Amino acid sequence: MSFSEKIISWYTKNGRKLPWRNTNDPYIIWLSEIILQQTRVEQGAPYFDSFVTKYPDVRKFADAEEGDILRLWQGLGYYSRARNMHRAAKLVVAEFQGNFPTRYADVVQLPGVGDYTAAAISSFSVNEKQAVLDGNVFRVLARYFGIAIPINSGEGKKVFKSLAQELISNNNPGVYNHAIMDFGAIHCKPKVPLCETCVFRLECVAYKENRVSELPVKIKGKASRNRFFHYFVHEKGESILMSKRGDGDVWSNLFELPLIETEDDLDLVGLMQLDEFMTHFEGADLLPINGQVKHILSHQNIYARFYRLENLPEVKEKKEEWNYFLSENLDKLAKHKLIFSFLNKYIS
DNA sequence: AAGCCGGGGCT
DNA sequence: AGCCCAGGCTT
Repeated sequence: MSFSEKIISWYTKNGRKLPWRNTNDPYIIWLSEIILQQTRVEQGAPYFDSFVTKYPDVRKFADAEEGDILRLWQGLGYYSRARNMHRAAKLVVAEFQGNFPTRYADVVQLPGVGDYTAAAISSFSVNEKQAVLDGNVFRVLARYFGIAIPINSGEGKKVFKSLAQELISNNNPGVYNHAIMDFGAIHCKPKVPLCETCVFRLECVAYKENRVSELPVKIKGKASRNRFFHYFVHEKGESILMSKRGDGDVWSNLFELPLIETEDDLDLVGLMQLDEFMTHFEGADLLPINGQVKHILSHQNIYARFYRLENLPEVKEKKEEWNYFLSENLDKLAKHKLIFSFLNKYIS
């Protein structure tokens, strides 16, 4: 049996039943694939359901308000995915008359669709022979063939891509792609792979040479940096002061509370002595809401403190990005304005 | 080629 | 504490 036949055979018995596998509709497949980028199946599945229900076809998606799409996306992370989806949907309506494209060459041109997603959409919808290359495939191939080239290097991407394209099944490219990803996700797992019950035990180079834990090889990225955020709750009558984040940073263009960021951690006294604090909040009493909260992103550690501003009739020198929003509390505000889930988690 | 962009679960 | 997840875009 060939590699592809064997992996498909494994998949037939052990594969997962997932909602987005019951369709050939490229729009539905696109929806699922974007949601699942760098996102676990269990985390993305509820979002997939909401999006399919609210936007059953690409025209509905294209006609939606970007704010509504982002609100439904809240908590998933990598928010540019949602914005790119909106742009892509509009492009499909404008250039493909609302018929979602299926050819690799067409879908790969849509914003937010790269090599992996284009291969997935074209193979799953019309069985175009395009091998997917995701974290699972890298891992399975690196171990099976004992390849130690870093998977996140330029050479690694080329080597693994051509290898994947050689291995893909001629008859069932779509099923094969599902199969190898499921095999990586369920069986050939990153940390504790199930080698003892693996159908490739006798062929897998990494297993035979006892290098399973060393593969795949990955070049390490930069260490996370630490940031210190000081958030302020300022209420004026029935309104609360909110701030819209700018570009070029995390959570770009999403709403949050007014914020002072500092290089180092500061206590209440130190904070009140800052020029930036004095400029806007001079004379206010500062009430800590909770202790320091640590919020970990993949590339930075955010240490946040939350304060309530009391006895401050109005902020001074209000910044451009600051605006008052009518709200009895932040929880209600989240329903009609965008607040990333980070805030919802710690303030209520 | 390297950095940046989230949130969550596992070891 | 570090790694990984159905990656893609920008510089």
